Amino acid sequence: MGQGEAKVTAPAFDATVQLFADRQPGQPVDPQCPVRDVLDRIGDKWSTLILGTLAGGPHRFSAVQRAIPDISKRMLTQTLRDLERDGLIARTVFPTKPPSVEYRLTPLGVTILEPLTSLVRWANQSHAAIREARLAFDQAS
Amino acid sequence: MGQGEAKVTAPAFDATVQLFADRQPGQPVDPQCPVRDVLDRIGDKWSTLILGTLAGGPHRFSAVQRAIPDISKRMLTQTLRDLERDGLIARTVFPTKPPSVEYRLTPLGVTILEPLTSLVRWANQSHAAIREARLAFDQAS
DNA sequence: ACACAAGGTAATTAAGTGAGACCACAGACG
DNA sequence: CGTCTGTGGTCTCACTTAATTACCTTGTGT
Repeated sequence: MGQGEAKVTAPAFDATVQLFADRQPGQPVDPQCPVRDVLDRIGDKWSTLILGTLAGGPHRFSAVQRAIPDISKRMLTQTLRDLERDGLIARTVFPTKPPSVEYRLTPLGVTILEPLTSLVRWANQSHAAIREARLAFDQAS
Repeated sequence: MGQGEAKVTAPAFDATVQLFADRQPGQPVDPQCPVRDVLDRIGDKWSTLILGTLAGGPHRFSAVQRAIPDISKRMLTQTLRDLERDGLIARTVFPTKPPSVEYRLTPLGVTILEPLTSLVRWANQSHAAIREARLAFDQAS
C-alpha cells in the first residue's frame, strides 16, 4: 500500500493542501508551522470571543468582562496578555483617578477579522447540519 | 460608565460583530452559540490538520498517521470520531483481506475548507509579524 | 507458533480552566 | 480616623478536559 491513496477529488483542494503546512505529500508536518502556531493561539476558548468583542471598538477590561460574562478574570487577563504578546491587540493604561486600561485591536489584529468572519459565517450556516449529524450519530451507537 | 465605549472604528466591523454570537451589545454571549460550538471542535490540536490531510483525498487510518507523524493513535482515533460525529468526514469499512477503513470528507466537510483556507492563508502571511511581536513583548518583560 | 500490522481501547499524566482570596491605589462616607 | 467601593489585576488551589504511553484484538503471511 501507500500508492494512489491521496486522490485529489477537486482542483480547489490542491491549494488547500499546499497552504496546509506547505509540505509535500508523504513528508511529515512541521510542528512549528504557522498553521499550528496560529490555531493553537486562536483555537482556545476565549480568544475569538475577545477579538470579536474588540472588533466593535476599544473596550476597557471590565467592559470586555461584561460582554463575555462567563469568563473569569483569570482567563480574561491571560487571554488578553497572550493576544497582546502576539501583537493582535494593544493595551493602553490611562493614569486616571482609578487607573483604567483600554484594549483595542492593532492593525494586525484587524486583518484577522476577515478570515475569522469567514469561519463564523460558516459556523452559523452549518450549525443546523452539524447538530443533525450529531443526533444521527448518537442514535446509531 | 458603560456608554460610548464601543465606538465602531470601521464599517466592516459591524458585520463581524453581528456574526459573532448574534448578540446585542451589552447582552451576554450565548454559551451555546454556533461560533463557540464550532470553534471548540476545530480549535483543538489535530482537527484542522486532519481536515487538511483529507482535503487531498481519501486516506486510510495509517495513511493519516503517516501524514501527521506526531499524532498518537489515541488522538487520531478520537479526532476522527469527533469529526465523523459532526458529519464532516465519513468512515467507510472495506471487508478486504485485512479489513481497511477509509476516511474522506463529506460534502459538509468540503465546505469548511474555504474558511479554513482563508485562515491558513492569514496564518502564513502573518506568522513573521506575530513572531516579531512576541520577541518584542518578551524583551520588554 | 511466531512476528507483524491495522484499528482501537484502557489507564495514566499533563495542560487548560475556574472560583475565590488578596493587593495597591484613590476617593467617598460615616 | 477607619472603613467601604471601584478598577485592574495577581496568586493559590481544586477541578475538568486533553493528550501520551502502553496494551489489546483480529487476521495473515511464513
